[in-house]
Amino acid sequence: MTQSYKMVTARDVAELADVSVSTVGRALADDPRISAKTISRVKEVASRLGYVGNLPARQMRGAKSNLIGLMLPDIRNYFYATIAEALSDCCSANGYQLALSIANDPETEARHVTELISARAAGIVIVPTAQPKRETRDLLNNFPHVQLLRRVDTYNSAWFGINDEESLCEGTKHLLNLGHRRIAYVGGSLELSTGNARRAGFRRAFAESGIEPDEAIEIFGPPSSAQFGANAVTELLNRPNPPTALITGTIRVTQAILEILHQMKISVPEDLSVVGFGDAPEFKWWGSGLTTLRMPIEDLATTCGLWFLHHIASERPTNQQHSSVATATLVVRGSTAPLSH
Amino acid sequence: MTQSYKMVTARDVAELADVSVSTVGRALADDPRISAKTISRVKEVASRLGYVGNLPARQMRGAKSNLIGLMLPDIRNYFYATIAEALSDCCSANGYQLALSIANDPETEARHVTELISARAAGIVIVPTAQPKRETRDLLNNFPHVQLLRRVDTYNSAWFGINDEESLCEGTKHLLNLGHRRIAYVGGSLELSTGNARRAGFRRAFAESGIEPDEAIEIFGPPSSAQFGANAVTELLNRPNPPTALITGTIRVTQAILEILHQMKISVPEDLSVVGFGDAPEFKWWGSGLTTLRMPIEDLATTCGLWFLHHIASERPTNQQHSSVATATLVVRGSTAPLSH
DNA sequence: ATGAAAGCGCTAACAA
DNA sequence: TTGTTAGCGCTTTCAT
Repeated sequence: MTQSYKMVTARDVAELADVSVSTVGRALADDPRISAKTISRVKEVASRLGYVGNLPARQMRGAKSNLIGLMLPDIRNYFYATIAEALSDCCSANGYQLALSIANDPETEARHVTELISARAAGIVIVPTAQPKRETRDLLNNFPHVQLLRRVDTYNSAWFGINDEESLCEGTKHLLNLGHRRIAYVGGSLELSTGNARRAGFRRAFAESGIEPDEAIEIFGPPSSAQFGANAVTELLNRPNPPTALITGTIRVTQAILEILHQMKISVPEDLSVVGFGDAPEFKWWGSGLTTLRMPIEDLATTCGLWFLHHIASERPTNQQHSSVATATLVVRGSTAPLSH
Repeated sequence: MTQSYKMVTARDVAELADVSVSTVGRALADDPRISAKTISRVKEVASRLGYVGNLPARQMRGAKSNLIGLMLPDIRNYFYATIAEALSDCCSANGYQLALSIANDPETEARHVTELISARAAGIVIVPTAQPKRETRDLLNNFPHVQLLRRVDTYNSAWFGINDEESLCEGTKHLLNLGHRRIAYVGGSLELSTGNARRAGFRRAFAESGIEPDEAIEIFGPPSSAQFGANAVTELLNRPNPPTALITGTIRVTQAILEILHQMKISVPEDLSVVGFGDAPEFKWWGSGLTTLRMPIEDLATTCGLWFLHHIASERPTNQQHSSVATATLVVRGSTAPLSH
């Protein structure tokens, strides 16, 4: 059985209601010039036929799209899932629709950006990849968009993020204050604005505490790879002189680390103090609770969404210098303890 | 500064390249009738101007949309995040683009379905709400779509899900075999196909084991509410005669329960054996490990996506009786133990 | 090898 | 109060 899904057009409605196409359009828009009974007749026919207006056609007539592109590196990451939900709610409340693109590399990113622009989306909310293609930059710079979390400074757009440097600095100081010196930082690639800032925070903590970072260890890797985190920790703990404390720089690494430490049966905080980046709900009950840097990620996404949608709706340009920074909170739980000599 | 984002049209390219609009179209499509040098000149101008074809206009000429709607009740749920990612990959690999809609109630669902149809999406993958509106049903039944996980039988579409009844039955039998009799089942609403089937499985386990379910306890609630799960458990454990074992019927309830049991400092499995529905990564290291019903959710989503995209691309109707059922596996960890008298 | 013109479904300006 | 017409940006005849 080959049923084809033929869409009902305004013309179909017009013929059945015995009026012109424009009357159909006006009736469905409740145009006051159309008589009440014509309106009701047209509406009746339309609903009987299951007529749904053709948005592409409307867009050609200048109607604005209701599509907001959201480009994320990873949706299983709790961070990004939270963002997706917050933005979805935001869009939904304002009559927009979220188009989700998952892109982890610059090529996929470029393809998706092109597609969204081709679809004439209303705008794009993007967590950029580390080294976007020039093509992507040129396209985005001429299209309404806003950057979330990561920031690429060749984009002329607004940015909503967290105070990465300050956060890592605070987390590291917590460990320093507990007496730790051989502290390992396992974070995301330095090619990312976030990776860079977080590393800077790690270093600043030593500097501001007046402590030589000669025992500090820094390891970087792809931010969305669980494997990288696992490998890094294994390697660290197998060193002749393993670190006494560990702080992570991405959520994915945090999750990987929790799993591997559990597998390796490492005693936390006895053998190793751990500060985790981000705050997925399960961190509360990992071992005796994971000390974390909690980010107000939902607020951030909502703020970003509201700002962006408002600017789009009022046709304000989004290529401003606007930037908004949320601050992380250190949540101390059982995974960090004073260094025992 | 009010910069507007004016889109470049084929006409702009045509004028600058000093050819007609149709030549531009043909050149960009590598039409063999156009001379090599014209092609390269047009392409050069197009890329210099940042021309991106207008999809809405193309759609009016019969081009098929590349938009696949995905309707989920909740994206922070690991289950659904996994589905979103799997489908996104699937779409991406086949030139489609995912439009994510989060709808938890029939009204929002109806709105989003209408919007997707209005945008003339290529098709819709839906996890339906419990009681969809008649309007939604009429629209969907005349539009390419497929149901995932939950099944509404007034939709004439294919369905990809898991063997809910069998899964719960297996999990419950595990508890029965360990000697438990006062077993509580906390699951999703009976209005959902899944909630119904899972409850049936719970009951069947008693029947097939020849055990009277006179001590069995059943509690139902909204599947996406963490609060419901927490309340249910609190109430259960405060009873004069609390259950000795607990099995959950939704992921969200499982997560809520893990948190509340941890908070209440309940000894698992000494005071309570627990079987969790679903298998988020963190379940491995909850206490001494959570015994779970593991679902091959990623496979399921991928299978569904491939089937659906293939049918859409080949313009085959998707309103078939096709259904595909994946099976859950019981993963025994530390949270279940023999009943101690 | 290229251009002119029609038409996709819709809305809005102009007629009646 | 309603109909007629033009045109949005594109592809595709049909013409040259």
